[in-house]
Amino acid sequence: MTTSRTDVPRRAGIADVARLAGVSVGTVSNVLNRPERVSEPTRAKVQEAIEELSFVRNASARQLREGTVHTVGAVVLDITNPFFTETARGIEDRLAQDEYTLMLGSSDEDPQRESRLLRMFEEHGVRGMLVTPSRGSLDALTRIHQRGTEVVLLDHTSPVPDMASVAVDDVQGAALAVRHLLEQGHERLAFLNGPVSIRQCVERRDGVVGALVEAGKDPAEALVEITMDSLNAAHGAQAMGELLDRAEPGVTATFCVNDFTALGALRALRERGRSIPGDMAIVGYDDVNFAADLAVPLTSVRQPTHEMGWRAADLLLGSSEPEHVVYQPDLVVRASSVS
Amino acid sequence: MTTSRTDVPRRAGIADVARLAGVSVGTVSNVLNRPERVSEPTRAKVQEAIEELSFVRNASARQLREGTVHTVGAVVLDITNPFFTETARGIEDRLAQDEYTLMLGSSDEDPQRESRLLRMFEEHGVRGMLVTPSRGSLDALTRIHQRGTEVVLLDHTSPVPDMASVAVDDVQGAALAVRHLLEQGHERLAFLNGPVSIRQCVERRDGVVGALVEAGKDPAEALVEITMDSLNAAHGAQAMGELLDRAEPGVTATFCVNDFTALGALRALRERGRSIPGDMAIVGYDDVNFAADLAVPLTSVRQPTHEMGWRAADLLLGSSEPEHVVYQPDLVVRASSVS
DNA sequence: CTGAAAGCGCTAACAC
DNA sequence: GTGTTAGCGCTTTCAG
Repeated sequence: MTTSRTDVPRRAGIADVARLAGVSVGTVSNVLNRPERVSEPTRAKVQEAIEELSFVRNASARQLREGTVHTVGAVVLDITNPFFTETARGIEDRLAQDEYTLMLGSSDEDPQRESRLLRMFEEHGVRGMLVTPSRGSLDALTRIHQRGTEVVLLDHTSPVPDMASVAVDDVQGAALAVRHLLEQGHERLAFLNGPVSIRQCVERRDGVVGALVEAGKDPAEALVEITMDSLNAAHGAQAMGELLDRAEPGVTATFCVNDFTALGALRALRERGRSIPGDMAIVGYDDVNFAADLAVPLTSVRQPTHEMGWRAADLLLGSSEPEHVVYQPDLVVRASSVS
Repeated sequence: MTTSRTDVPRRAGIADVARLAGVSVGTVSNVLNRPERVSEPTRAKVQEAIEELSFVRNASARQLREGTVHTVGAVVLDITNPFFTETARGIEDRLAQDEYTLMLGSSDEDPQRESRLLRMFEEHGVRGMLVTPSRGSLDALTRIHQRGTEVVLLDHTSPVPDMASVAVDDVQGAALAVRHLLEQGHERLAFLNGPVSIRQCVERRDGVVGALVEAGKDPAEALVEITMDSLNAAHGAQAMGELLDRAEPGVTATFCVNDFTALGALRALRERGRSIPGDMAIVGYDDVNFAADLAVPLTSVRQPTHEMGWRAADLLLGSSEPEHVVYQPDLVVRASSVS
C-alpha cells in the first residue's frame, strides 16, 4: 500500500498559498517582494498560509522571470590549496552579506575542466564569475564577458581594462624576502624555485633578481637558483640537499618559493645537522597556518588572501566601474631568518 | 552615441537559433537533448547557428521545465578547515563526473547562517544537499527532507533511517591512537582534548577511555585529561605546559585531539628541552598535510576525507536506497611515537 | 490595495 | 524527422 501522494507531496507553489489564503497569486507575490504594498491583515493571512504549506520559493522560476540571479560562480585552481581556500572563504563572506549563493569549482588548470565550469556557470546565469584563469583561458573569459556575464580575474592581472581583476604583487613579495635577507648581512642567496610554467615562479624570480640588482649585486654571482618540478616538501628537501652537496661558498640564506618547499628545506638542514638560521637562514612564501608553530618558526611572505576574495566579490556586487586591484604582500619575520 | 544594442546583446535563445537555422524550436531542443533523433544536415545547420550566435543554454528555464536540476548544495562548518576542504574536493570530484554544479557554504556553526544556506539551496531546487549539521539543526533538515529534497549528512550519523549519512568512526580513531601508545609500553597517558560542545571531542574521549579499559586499565588512574577551549597550536602549547608543570608521575605519552594542538604540544616540549618521543610520545589526529614533514614527523590518525566527500555525493547521485556509511580511520605511525 | 493575465526560455508531448 | 504548443512557477504591468 503505497502512499505516493503523501510520500512526495508536490512542493507548494505560490498558487497553493494564494488559494489557501483566499487571495490572488499577485498578492502573494507582493507579500514576498513588496510587503509594504499589502495591507496588514492580508499579509498576515498570506504568511500563515506560507507557514502552513511550508512554501519555499522557486529560485529558477524567479530567475527566469527576472533575468538576473543571486548566484555567483568562482573557479579556482584547486580548493585544497590554502591560498584558494582562504580566498574562497573571503568570497563566501562577502556574498553572504547580500544573500548570494556561491557556485564553486576547481579547474586543476585542466582546460577542459575549466571550460566545463565556466559553461555551467554561464548556463546558470550567474550574476558574475570570479576566475583564476589557467594558461590560455582568457579568450574564453573574454567571450563570456562580451556575452554579458561580469568577470573578475582572481590572482591574475587583467589583460583588458573592462574586465576587473584582483591580484597580489608577487614581484614585490619576493623582493621583500630578498631585501630582508640582504639586510641581515647575507651576501649570497639560494632560491628554490618552481618551473617557469607557473606564473608566480616567474614573477617571484623577477622580484629576487630585482632586489639583488637594486642592492648593487650581480645576480649571476650572488644568486644560486635551483629549480624544482613540484612545490612540495619532498622536492624542497631534495633541492636543499642538492644545494648543500654543491657546497656553494658563502650561501648562507635560502628563499623558498613557498612554505611547503621551505618545510622540506628545513627538514633537510636538520637532518644534516645545520643550524637555522645560524648556518642557513630560511624565508618561505604564503605564511601558511603552521608557519608560526614550527620547531623554528618560519619567516614568510603573507598575502591578504581572505581580503582578496572578499574584494573580488565586492567588485562584482558593488557593480561600479571595473577596477584593477593589486595588493601588496607583507613579510612576517620569525626566527628562521633572524638570530 | 551609445550602442546599447551591441553593448549588451540580449543573450540568444533557442528561438533565435531556430530562426537562424530555419528550423523550429523543437528541433533545436532535440539537437541539444536527443541529437540522435535529428537528421545529420539539420543538426549541422543548427550547430552552426549555435556557434554563430554563441548560444548558451538557460539552466533556469531548463530546470523550471524539468523540475530537477544538476545542482547540489553542500554546507560544511568551515571550508578553511582542512578536513572540510578535502571533503569538499571529494564532493566536487564526484559531481564533476556527472556534470553537476556545486553550491557551497560554510555555516560556522551559526544557526542563522546555516539556515540561510539551507533555505537558499532549497529555493534553488538543488537535487540534494550534503550537510554537516551543527547543533540542533537536524529538525530543519528533517523538514527539508520531508519536503522532498534529498539530504546526506556529512561527518554525522543519521538519526533516521531514510536520511543518508557518511561519517567516520571517531571512537575507533582515538582507540587506535591509545592502543598504539599502550603497545609502545606507556603506562599513563595524557589526553589534550577540546570542549564537550564538540561532538568529536566527546567521541574521541570515549575511544580513549574504551581502549584503556579494554587494556585492563582504570582510566581514573591511567589517564590525565586536559581540556582546551580551542583546538589550535597556542592552546596545545599551553596545555602541554600545564601538563609538564603538574609533573604527573609516569605520563610518557600524550594523545592530542587534533594535529594543530599536537603542533603546539611539540613546541612546548622542545622549549622545555624534552625529547620526542623519548621523554614524551605524541600522537595527533587528522594527519594534516604537514604532519609528515615536521622536525619530528607526527604520528596521526588519518581520516579518508576526500573519499568521504566523494561517497556522500555518490550516495546522492546514485539515488539508490539511503545508506549509512561509517568509515574507519587509520593510524599513520611516525617518529613522534616510536623510538 | 487586490486581481487577472502575459510571458521569461525551455522541454516534451503530440501532430504532421 | 520536424513543427506546434502547452505549460514549469513566478513577477509584474495594468485594470479595477
